[in-house]
Amino acid sequence: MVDVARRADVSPSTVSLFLRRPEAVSPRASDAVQAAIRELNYVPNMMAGGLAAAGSSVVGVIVPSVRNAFFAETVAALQRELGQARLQIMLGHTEYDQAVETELVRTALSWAPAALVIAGTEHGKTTRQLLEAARVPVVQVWELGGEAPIDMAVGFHHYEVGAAAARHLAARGRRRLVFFSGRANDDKRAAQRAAGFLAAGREMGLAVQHLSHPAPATTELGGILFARMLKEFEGAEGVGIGCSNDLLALGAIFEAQRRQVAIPAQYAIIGFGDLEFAASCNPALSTIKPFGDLIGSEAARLIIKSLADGEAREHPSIDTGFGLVHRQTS
Amino acid sequence: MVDVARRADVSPSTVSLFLRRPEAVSPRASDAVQAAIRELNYVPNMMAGGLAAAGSSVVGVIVPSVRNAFFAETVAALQRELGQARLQIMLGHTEYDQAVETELVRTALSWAPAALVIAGTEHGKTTRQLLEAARVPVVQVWELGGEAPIDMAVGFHHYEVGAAAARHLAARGRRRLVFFSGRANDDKRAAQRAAGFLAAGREMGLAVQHLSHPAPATTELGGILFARMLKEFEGAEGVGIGCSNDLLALGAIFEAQRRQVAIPAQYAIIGFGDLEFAASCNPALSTIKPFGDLIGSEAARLIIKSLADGEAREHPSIDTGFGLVHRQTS
DNA sequence: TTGAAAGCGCTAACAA
DNA sequence: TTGTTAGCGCTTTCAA
Repeated sequence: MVDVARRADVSPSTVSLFLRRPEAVSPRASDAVQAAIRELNYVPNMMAGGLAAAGSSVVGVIVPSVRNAFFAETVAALQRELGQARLQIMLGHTEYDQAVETELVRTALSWAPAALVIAGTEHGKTTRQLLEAARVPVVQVWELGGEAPIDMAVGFHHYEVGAAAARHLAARGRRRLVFFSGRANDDKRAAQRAAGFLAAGREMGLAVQHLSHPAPATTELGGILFARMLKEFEGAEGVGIGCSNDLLALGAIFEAQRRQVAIPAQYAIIGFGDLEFAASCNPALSTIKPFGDLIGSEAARLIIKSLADGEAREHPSIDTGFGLVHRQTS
Repeated sequence: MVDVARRADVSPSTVSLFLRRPEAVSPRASDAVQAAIRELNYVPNMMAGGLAAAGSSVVGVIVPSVRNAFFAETVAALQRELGQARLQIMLGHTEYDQAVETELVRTALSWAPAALVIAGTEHGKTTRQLLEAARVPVVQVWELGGEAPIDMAVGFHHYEVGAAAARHLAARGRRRLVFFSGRANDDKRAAQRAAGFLAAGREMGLAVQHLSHPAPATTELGGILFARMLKEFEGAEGVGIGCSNDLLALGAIFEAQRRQVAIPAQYAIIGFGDLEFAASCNPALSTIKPFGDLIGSEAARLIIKSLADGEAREHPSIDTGFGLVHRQTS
């Protein structure tokens, strides 16, 4: 910056001012600085800037996994929207491990982030303490309900998603319900969906059952669970299957094809996610659509607003809801 | 850090030393510092650290999109391996836009990163200049060949992937070949695969054709391209279809089912990616498997080694190759 | 509208 | 093994 200042024949503080509020600098100085920056190919040092300004332009984003299409979509939206405000994303994956999560929060905090985005509302005790003590906007995403939000939240009720799936299947005439889920041990949001599904089914006086597995919820697992169900339900009629996500549903569809089981005649299926293939499936997959992109953009909006409002800011929780997409499998 | 030092009754530099090389500090001081850190819930300030040390512990990672399962896998592996060396990932998506890419490189550079990982070998002129001028390890991933690597590279030859697909289909008795691809305008690696496929097909004296579309390569597009092909190829026999990725292939399979076209009897299909569903499909999808996870872990290994070796480091290019997975669709 | 000066929280010689 | 000291490259008063 000193080099730029010298070349532009102004003081370093004028260069600094130009970088942050160009409109406060005279056109003459502005042109000179701009030219010098270009000629020297100057790249500001964010470390120095962040240190001096006591706060950086990074937003820490902590999700279970980017390999999960849900979070990938939110991360993409966050980057797109935060980028407009010149905020940069620092990403961490917990791989559904609470100890890793705590470590990631600590790391993120050590970058004096402008804000923090973290998936879920249930965290380890230390994580919660760290987040509560952090003097920056914290947005918990992808889940509402459960523990009270630390600061702000953007998401929806997974329990309600499960209940809506069960009610849909009942409305389609299914009297016997099963729920498929993977990652039985660590995906708390999936557990919420299962709980909602089972409770709603029972409330309607239907026979309900839960088939789960510790492995991640993949297409392969969907096939395995479907096969397991066929064995247990031999000859059953009017069965409705709720899947914790669309991959499981896809696997179930394929397994049904292989075994010449009619979908939806014999078994109706509803998934969760509305992943891209859901509409192109054969038969097209009925599913519940979360708005992952909206979650990301709303979170970004809250962050940008909080940063602008400062101390006086509010602490909203936004319910982005979900949509039931009725297609052919139900 | 001064507070911690005071509480532990040592000097700030002892605290600093403890943080970076705990083994160099006496057990007495070590215990005192550790206790003070815990009691004060001290979180080091990376900005200050990075500024003083003239370099940070961030690795900038720039990919076209995390919504793309290929890159998500590599990003996950990078984070896993770099995390071991206490390096943190700073992520950016270009969305296949060269101007965005340049901006992201500039931003990454302004964080004085320990290293940079960027997808592809073909970049805009400015991007290339910035990367060449950067005095940090740069790893170009997911592509080999084309322009000479800037520093290090880990990937494979997409042209060869296409050629292998064409040869496989020919070996399965197909005399007429078609290649499906999406993002016709901006995905250069997809273009390479198409070129390899077409060239190999021609070399073998087969009829070859390219069906492409500017939209992203999705399941939906796969169905659309398959339908388009059926029209053009009415009554054709012994056709082999290469797909630029498994999503297109999945869409083609579904469309074939809907139209009662036999796969592989009438049309053989081979995809690219070996995405999770490929093995569970019906019929199971033949595909070419890149090693996205390996690319990530090798890139991480190169970075860690470069950082350790300093000036004397080497500049390897690693070919992670690909595997042909023969299943039922061919 | 511009510039001088102090200092953000740490690291890295170097000396003790 | 520990402490002293001089910055790292910026931002931010404050005064001119």
